[in-house]
Amino acid sequence: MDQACTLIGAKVAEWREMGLDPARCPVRDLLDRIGDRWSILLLTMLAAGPMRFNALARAVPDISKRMLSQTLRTLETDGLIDRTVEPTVPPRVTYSLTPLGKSLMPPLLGLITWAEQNHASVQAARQRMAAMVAAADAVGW
Amino acid sequence: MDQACTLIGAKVAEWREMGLDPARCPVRDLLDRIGDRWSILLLTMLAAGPMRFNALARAVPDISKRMLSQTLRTLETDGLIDRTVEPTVPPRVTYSLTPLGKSLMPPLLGLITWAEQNHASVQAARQRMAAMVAAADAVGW
DNA sequence: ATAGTAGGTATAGATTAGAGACCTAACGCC
DNA sequence: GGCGTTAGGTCTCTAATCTATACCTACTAT
Repeated sequence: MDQACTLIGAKVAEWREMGLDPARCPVRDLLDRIGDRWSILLLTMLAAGPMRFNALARAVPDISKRMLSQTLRTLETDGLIDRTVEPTVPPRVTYSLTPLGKSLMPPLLGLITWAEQNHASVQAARQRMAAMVAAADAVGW
Repeated sequence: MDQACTLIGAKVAEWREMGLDPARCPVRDLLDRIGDRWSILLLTMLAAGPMRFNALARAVPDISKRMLSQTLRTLETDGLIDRTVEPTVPPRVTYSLTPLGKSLMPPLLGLITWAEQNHASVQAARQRMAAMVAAADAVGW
């Protein structure tokens, strides 16, 4: 854990030394794409196997069709998923992970595991903070 | 990699079996917080050690003060970073990772490493897609 | 006296997300 | 024939969110 901190620190220092424009670094680029409400969620849904449009919509009930379609298109553009259309009537459109998309799964699994293990701690921190704010308000700060 | 897919698939199936409200699952909760343009970036900056407000602003030149302040507050609320004010005049405010925040670094390192290794592939995919769209446009699709 | 540093907040404008209606084409029901 | 459903989306309008910019207090250095 401390080792990870050191390694990340070293990477950041290295980017800075290289004079790498922070707005253009690979990590920023990745995060700007998959760092939204839906991308990672859809990728995890596809991890188990290919799914069709409406199956994804049912699996993630609170995504609008608009965002689903848009997010899938971005993931396709970035080469993380495949979109295959069967020319039946009506057409069936199936989405699946590409090898590149699959290669994202191990790091993603790490993040998911962390989230499961530490969710309670985050909740507790939020409640502590809410309590402090309430107390401060009560005193009229 | 395929193993990670299977594990993620199993987790998703498990959540579904538990009748877990998808909007309330721990992973969603995490992603809604740190899945924005700045949170992960600021956490990586703090990995190497504590930093003050303006040092962070200089390290991430394209963040506005407003978003910097807001994002730091959210991270503090979630217990990922500490905010310590030294009561000098003017006050010095230092931000640092909490143990919880540090525990996020190993999975984050995995993601960063993936981004570095696969950035070229993503770029290539984008260019392929752009070329296809251009070709389709040319034919008048 | 003027400018700069530190750590922000306030406000207005631009961007983006979400809700819901709508579309084509086929199929089943009565 | 008319109605509803499925599939895979698009279109439009509104609501939320981000960005840029100006501003603030209180000190320090020139």
